[in-house]
Amino acid sequence: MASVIIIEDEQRIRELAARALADNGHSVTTSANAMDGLHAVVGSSPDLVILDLGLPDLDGMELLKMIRAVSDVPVIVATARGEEPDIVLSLDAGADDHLVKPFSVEQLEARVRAVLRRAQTATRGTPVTIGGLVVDGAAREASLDGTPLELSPKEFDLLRYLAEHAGEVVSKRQLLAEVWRQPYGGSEKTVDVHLSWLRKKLGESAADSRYLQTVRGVGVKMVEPA
Amino acid sequence: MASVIIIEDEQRIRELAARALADNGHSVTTSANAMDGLHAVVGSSPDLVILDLGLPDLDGMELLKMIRAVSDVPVIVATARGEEPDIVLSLDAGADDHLVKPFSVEQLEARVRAVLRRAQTATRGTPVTIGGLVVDGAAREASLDGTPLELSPKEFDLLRYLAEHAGEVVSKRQLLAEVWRQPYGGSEKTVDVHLSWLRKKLGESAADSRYLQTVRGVGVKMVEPA
DNA sequence: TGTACTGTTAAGGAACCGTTAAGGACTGGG
DNA sequence: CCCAGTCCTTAACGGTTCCTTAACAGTACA
Repeated sequence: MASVIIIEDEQRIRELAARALADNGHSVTTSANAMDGLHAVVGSSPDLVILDLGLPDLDGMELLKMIRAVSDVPVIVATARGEEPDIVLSLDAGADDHLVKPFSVEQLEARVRAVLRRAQTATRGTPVTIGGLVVDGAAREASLDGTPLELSPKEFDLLRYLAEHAGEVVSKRQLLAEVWRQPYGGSEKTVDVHLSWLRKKLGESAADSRYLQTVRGVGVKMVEPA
Repeated sequence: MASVIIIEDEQRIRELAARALADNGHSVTTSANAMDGLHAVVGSSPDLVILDLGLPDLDGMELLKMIRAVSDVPVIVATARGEEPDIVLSLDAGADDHLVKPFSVEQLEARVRAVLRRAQTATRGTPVTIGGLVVDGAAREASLDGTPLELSPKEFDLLRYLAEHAGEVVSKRQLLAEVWRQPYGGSEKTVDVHLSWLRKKLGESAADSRYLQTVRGVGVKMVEPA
């Protein structure tokens, strides 16, 4: 459900954590040192970072500050027992939560869930309403004029992104980056197809549109119907 | 689509990058040393700068700081492999993204697209208002005395550019460069045609103009009607 | 009055978009 | 392990809009 980057030098812990989170449906990337980790964070803008403060090549706290300088991504820091003072410092430096090693897989999963939930509710607080359209990100439900919509995962993500940016023209490349999480590759045609399906389920066509206006040469815009 | 300045001392890389970006429709200028580069940035206010940190005449980081002192232009820094610490420093110093040499043309193009997209969404500020004319770049909507205008893509781009430069005379070549993104080629007649269409939709003619004054021999000027 | 510049209209072709269909990946159940 | 179902992507086609080019008319200015 989320993309996670694990920055951890101990191979055993790294793989254990990666396995556990992958089993939970997350998309996991791992880095064994600070520099690779920073690269990964900057390059792929993940939903969550798990950062070991005891890295060999660079003080983890420094890395945390660097990450904070370029991104608001939630960060969970991990420290070895006995380094509790570092936890406080790291929270000051912008960490969102912490783990003390050795930690159980359950501990890890719980923290991840909690942080992701917080991040989620922070950005998508209440359901978005546009005219007769209600998009509830938390419940992952959408309805039109009171009747629920049956949407595929991508359709829902697409609808939600558009609803959250209502009134604003959104380019197909932007949608590929934000909804498909493919900032570089990917075919814009894919977006067209999903938009077409979405329109059908919203009971409208491109010619006679209530919510989804195409802006030729630029992209698409969600509007409140007249 | 954008004007790019490449500051890079290695001729091979410079030309390769310039070629690639030009093929992508960008307007590219290159500089082989820091001083020329700074000149170019200050002089032509580009949409993007690609800066090699390993320049012969001046530390690239210093140049980056100078650029930042005078401009908010997005900067992508390039470093040789092994200089990763510089990347972090450069991000702190205000770089927007980074490339590690040797980098592929695809990498370059992808980073450029991503940075330009980010820059674009950041600058979409508030709507511009001139008399009864409102031009909203984010929504890509324009209205005259409260009634919305139905504009083609080019017409909108043209109107927005003129509105953002209200009060100053704009040459047709400048419009070809900035709106059509064709600094060299292109026929100025095309601009005439679009201006004519724009005037018609603004409810005015060349003889009796409210917003668009032609300045014979020079270009056109958007003015606030009396 | 002539020349250079500008305004306007029309036409052809290119680019873009909507839609449908087919193929393959993935999922969950049996 | 296989099967059925869902979903995503890619490809293709048809329709529409839009941009450019070209041609001609009009207008300022020497």
